[in-house]
Formats: sequence, structure tokens, C-alpha cells
Amino acid sequence: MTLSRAERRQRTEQRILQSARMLFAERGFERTTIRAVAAAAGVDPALVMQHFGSKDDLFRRAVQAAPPPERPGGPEELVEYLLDTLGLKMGGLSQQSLAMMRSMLTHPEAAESARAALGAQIERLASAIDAPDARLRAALLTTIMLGVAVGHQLLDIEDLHDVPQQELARVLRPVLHSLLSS
Amino acid sequence: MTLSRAERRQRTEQRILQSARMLFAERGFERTTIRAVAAAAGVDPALVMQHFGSKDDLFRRAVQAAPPPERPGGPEELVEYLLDTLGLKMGGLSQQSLAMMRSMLTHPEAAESARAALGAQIERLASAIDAPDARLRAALLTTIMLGVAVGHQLLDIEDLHDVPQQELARVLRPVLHSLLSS
DNA sequence: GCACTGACTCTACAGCCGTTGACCGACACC
DNA sequence: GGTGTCGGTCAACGGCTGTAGAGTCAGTGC
Repeated sequence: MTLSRAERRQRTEQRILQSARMLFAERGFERTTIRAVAAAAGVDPALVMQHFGSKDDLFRRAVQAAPPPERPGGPEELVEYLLDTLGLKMGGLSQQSLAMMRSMLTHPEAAESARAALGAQIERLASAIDAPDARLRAALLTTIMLGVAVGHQLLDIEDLHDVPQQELARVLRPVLHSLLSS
Repeated sequence: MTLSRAERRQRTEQRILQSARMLFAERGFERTTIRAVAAAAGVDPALVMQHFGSKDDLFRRAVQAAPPPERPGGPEELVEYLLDTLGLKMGGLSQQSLAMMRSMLTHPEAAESARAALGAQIERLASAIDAPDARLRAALLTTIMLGVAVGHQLLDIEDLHDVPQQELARVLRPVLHSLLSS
């Protein structure tokens, strides 16, 4: 089966994006070179430029994710939704999220994106918390999940490595509940 | 008052270290250049090399911190000790800690150091938790504090920015307790 | 006072990076 | 079946970076 020109173009673009996501997630923005992305995709570095314009644009395209799910209603569902945040229900976090998280402390634009994404989640959570300090609680919930994700997925903390996801959820659940109930 | 040669040397070394810590904490390892550190210290770039050998060695010297305090005994003191971890009692985290945290996701050696430091804290906590899954709880406690520190100090999450430290501690305290009590 | 040590600077190098423009060859269109 | 279009490659440039070596000059010891 032979592919059309447009199809081939789109395929290689996706291949480049996949390689970029993988490397950005593994090494962060500064340490992944366009040459490395191109090599991983089996392509010339100049082609990456031709497709995405610049390294920053490539990063932007690589980390843009699907819009987040709508916020759930009750506190029970809220906690389960937060546990999903860690990818505990599905098979881990997306490459996009990992790439974003890996670079958020060093790449200014990634930091801005992360702030925006976390801010949106805080707002989503706050509107479902019934307490005078709802925003503070939502912010702490969000950063707590961020910390567990960073430790687990990016730093590979030993004691979190082989823990089955159910057990993680089991221990974490009362913690999250304690932040929701005033 | 005129300074001796040895004194002058040590002063400029400290000045370089201070500038390095500041820039590493602000921009991370990859984005701070030796030239920038030298300029901030009012010194020639070659002098930085002469003092510290290499950029990696400079980083190593810049982030090495005082040994952590011994682990406290009871669960009450444990929680207060963890809140100190965020610099909630003193005026924020040290520049060393910030520099280390800023680079831990992108610099391999910083990641290794962070793993070691967090691992040590996990062990310290685990030995004071009386539960079959003490290590897991200790790891979650540690990564939770890490997340709050990252969100607060490095990402500057809006909703955590103007919160007085006491209020942070007040909301966080029951969360930590809920992880300590089985 | 004079040689000398050592803190500090100047200049330069080599390598890697993002990015560019010219080029090529196969597919699509008429 | 020629021709133009376009996905893809090649070679190169300019800038920045870490780093090295020679040189400078003030403080030190005799």
C-alpha cells in the first residue's frame, strides 16, 4: 500500500512529535537537541525546522494536550478525579504531561504554561470545595499531586517505584479527603 | 583596612558562590552560564574556572548544604519538622535548596543528589512511623512537601503567593497527620 | 629593594547548538 | 510524458558555551 504525499507528510510529522515528546520528557527542553529529535525520528534536522519553525514551537506543539475533563461534582468523585491526575487509573501520565513537567522549572514558557494549567485546575477544584479558604485548599491539593507525580514519575523515588497503583491510591485517599473536609 | 591575600581569595570565592547559587536557583543549571556568574560576582570568567575547576564542580559546591537536623521523636514534632522543611518557620528555603530543586529535573547529577537527599529524609521519617507501610507513607510525606515547595517557591503559584506561613501550616497540618496515623 | 608567589585578566580555541539556503528526487497534475 | 510542486537532504554559518594558556600586577617574604 502506497501513501499519498499528504499522508506521508503527516506521518513523519507525527513521528517527529513522538520523538520530541519522548526526549523532552526524558531530558527536558535544554538538554534535548533538534539533532537528537531528528535522529530519533530518522530524519534530517532541517526537516524538523521546516515542519515546526523553531525549537520553541516544536516544544509548544509537543506538550499541548487534550483539554482537561470537566470538574466532577461531589467530594468523593473529586478525590477519585485527583487520583486520576496521577495517572493511577490509566497507565500513567501522558508523554505531554511528563515533557511539560520535566521542563517547567527551567524553561520560562513551560513554567508559564504549567502555572496556567495548575491555576485552571485549582479554580476547577476550588469551585467544588465548600470552605472559606477553598482556593488555598485547592492549591495545596494541586501542588500535592504535583509533588507525588514529580517524585514518582520524574525523580523515580525508590520507595514509590514498585508500589502498585491501588496501594498508592489507598494511602493517598484519606490525605486528599482531609484537605476537602474543613 | 587592607586585606591579606588569603582573605581576598576567600572573599571572592564566597562572592562567586553566592552569585552562582542565586543564578542556579533562578534559572537552573543549563541556563546559567559561567560568564553570567562571573559578571554577577564582578570577576573574570576564567577566575571561576580557576577556583572551581568546572561548571559541574561549581554547581556541586554551590548546592552542598548543611547536614539535615536529626529526626524528631513523636508524631507531633514530626509534623512540625516537616513544616520546617518548607521553610515555614525560618524565612523560606535556603538558596542551596532552591538551586538544587530548580535543577533536579534536568541535570542528571542534581537528580541523583535530590534522590539521595529525599531518600535520606524518607528513611528518617519511616523509622519514626509505626505502620507496616511506613516507607510508603514517609515517601508520600516527602514528595508532598516537595510538591508544595515547588509550587510555592519555584513556580510561584498565585494562590500560594500571599498566604501567610501560619495559614499554610494550619491547613497542611491535618494533612500530614492523616498520613502519619494509620 | 628585589625576586617571587599567586590572585586575577586577556585572548583565543574548539565544539555544539539552532537555524538557513541551495539542492535533489519522487510524486501529482495536465 | 513533460513539468512543476513538495517532502526531504546536504552543507554551512554565526553565535554562544565551557575551557585553557599566556600574561599582568600587586602583595609577600627575605
